[in-house]
Amino acid sequence: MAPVRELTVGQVAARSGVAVSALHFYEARGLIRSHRTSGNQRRYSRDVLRRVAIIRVAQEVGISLAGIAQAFQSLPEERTPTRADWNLLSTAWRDELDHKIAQMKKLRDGLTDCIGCGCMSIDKCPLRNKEDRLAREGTGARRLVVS
Amino acid sequence: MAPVRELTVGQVAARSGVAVSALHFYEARGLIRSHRTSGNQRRYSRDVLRRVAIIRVAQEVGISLAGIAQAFQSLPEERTPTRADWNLLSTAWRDELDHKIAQMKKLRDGLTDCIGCGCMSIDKCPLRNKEDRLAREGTGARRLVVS
DNA sequence: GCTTGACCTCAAGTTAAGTTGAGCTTGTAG
DNA sequence: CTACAAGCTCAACTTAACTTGAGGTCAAGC
Repeated sequence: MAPVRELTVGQVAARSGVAVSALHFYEARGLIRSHRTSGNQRRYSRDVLRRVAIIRVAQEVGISLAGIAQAFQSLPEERTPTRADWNLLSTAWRDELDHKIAQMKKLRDGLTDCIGCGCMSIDKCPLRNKEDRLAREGTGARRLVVS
Repeated sequence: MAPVRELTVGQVAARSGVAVSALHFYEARGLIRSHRTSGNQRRYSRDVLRRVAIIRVAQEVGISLAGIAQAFQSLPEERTPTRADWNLLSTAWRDELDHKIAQMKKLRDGLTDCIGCGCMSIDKCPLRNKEDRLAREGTGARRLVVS
């Protein structure tokens, strides 16, 4: 069979739509993997495109790179993931998404009733209290991402 | 009638559950307003509690402080907002929320079909292309918030 | 064989949303 | 009237997710 050509960073960047610097960054974060040519340049196997696509999609739904990295741990090292591997991942995220959607709906439905009314007294407001509060941890910015 | 007591930062912090430093920060960002005592201490009118509550709720659904500030522009300066004022705001956000929920659903439904299948070739993948791409602008971190 | 565009590394900058700390002032309870 | 908790300001630090820039190397075309 025709050998599947390996890709350079530039090519991956062009095809995936993310900047070269971002690809470097993802690699540093362990989200993608490359090997080097004799001249120390990165070469990617084709499945990096899928990985990158998934990274962007996941980010769009509010999953942090750390979360994505964690999910990716379930993928096999040094073996191109099979469809089954990816399916496992997507199923896990589907649940996360379902949860988020449900949460948003609750908030949306609560908004009109609650902001508009006189009940915003914090302690008693159903909107403030019916949702499980975020567990806050660490320092610095806490809610950069809806997660 | 009994004069409605003004609140100190500490009281607002305690009642709203946000840190004093955050209140300072919100004020610097123009999200809340206070006047000062002769001794230069902040005093808040009661409706700051509602404002803060709304700030937190809005953040939880992924609206940035900048976005909240913008929405708050529609509220009257130097007049305690009426229920109608707040309603206007909540209606605007309801739409935003509806949009987000719809987007999430699309993504969720696309995920299983798309990640699991072999179509992740970026250019052709329906998931990658059917959504309106984010308009990227400025420098620095671009997708800290799902917006 | 050399020029030019693509790469490489590493450090530093950026934005958002706050927090932390130092140094100093207020206000209230005893 | 004097502690001492609560305020105040301002600068610096934090995290996430990248980008920008400087200074140097690779490789493909003419």
